[in-house]
Amino acid sequence: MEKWSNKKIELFRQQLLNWYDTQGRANLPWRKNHEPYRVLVSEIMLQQTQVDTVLPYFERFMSTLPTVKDLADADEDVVLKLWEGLGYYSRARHLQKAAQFLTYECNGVWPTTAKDLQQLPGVGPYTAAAIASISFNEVVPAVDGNMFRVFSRLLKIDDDIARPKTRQVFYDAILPIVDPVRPGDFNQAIMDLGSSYMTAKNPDSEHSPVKDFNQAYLDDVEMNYPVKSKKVKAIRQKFLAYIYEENGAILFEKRPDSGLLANFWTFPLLQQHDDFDVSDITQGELLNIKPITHIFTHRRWEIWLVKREHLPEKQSNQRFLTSEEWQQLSLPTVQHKLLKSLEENNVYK
DNA sequence: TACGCGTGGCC
DNA sequence: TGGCCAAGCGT
Repeated sequence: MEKWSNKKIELFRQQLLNWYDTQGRANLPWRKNHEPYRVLVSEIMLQQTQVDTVLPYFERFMSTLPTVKDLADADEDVVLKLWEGLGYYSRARHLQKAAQFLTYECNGVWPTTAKDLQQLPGVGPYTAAAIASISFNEVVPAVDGNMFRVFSRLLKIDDDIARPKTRQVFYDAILPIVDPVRPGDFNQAIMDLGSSYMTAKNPDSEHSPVKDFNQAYLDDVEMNYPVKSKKVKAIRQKFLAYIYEENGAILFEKRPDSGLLANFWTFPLLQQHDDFDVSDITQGELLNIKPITHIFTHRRWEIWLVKREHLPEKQSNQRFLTSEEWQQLSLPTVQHKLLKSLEENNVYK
């Protein structure tokens, strides 16, 4: 691992912030001002999610719920509808709980340090440091994927970023480098750097504004960084989705209140054995020969739609919903895929 | 600590 | 195509 002199640290801050001031993405909507509510909402949305995906969601969310109190007092259904399609839905539920905590436990007075901000539901070490530095000028590094990538290369840090312990190694190495006057801009500049020149794939370090500080690049070993151990691959699972119709309505089932897609409505999904084949279907009418596939981080679902006639007994977590009714709900993307496939089969109009 | 948790884009 | 990546957090 490289260790920088005070002189080198000064030069780096200068070079980085000068680039950020002239070439950074100043037009991002959450950078218009530093109100902590805007920063909170944007940071939660941006967790594991790309900027281009977030943009329309952020604008819609802020115009519908412009203040912390609006969010605190909103129906959860409204919040989830604003989040529909964005994924990781517990973020939305936690965000609203955070707004309620700020409004009713803190009387609207924000905690101003990263340490205290971590009390908010859904706000971990990264998000707390981002808000503290951007909105309250606390001198802390916001260690996220970009930070890991950028500084692992600049300083040739060999620790495995897949290990939770490594966060502290990076925090300690970066803390003395954070600009003491503009910590928020420093953190955001690193993010811009990580999503432009110092990307995960095909980095363009030759033209990077801090290429002279990039030791991995200078030593021609950039692609060895960051060091990251492998993830397990997605498990394959097969399902039948049963379609029951009654007076123009379709049977939906509410998923359990924990686990994958908690509390969301889908068609009744029956998991099959791994060696299941469509020819195994003996009851009902198969609607799609090729399964609908949907990939989560750890799961790969293959789903066949089967139209059934007689519902044995409606369970308490099942309801017949008309199109007017289910269109009001926030539905996960996999369910939208099933509805689209069903529509294409002209079974439901 | 390791895993569960969504979705879309890229090659 | 499948595998990996993208401004992480909670348990």
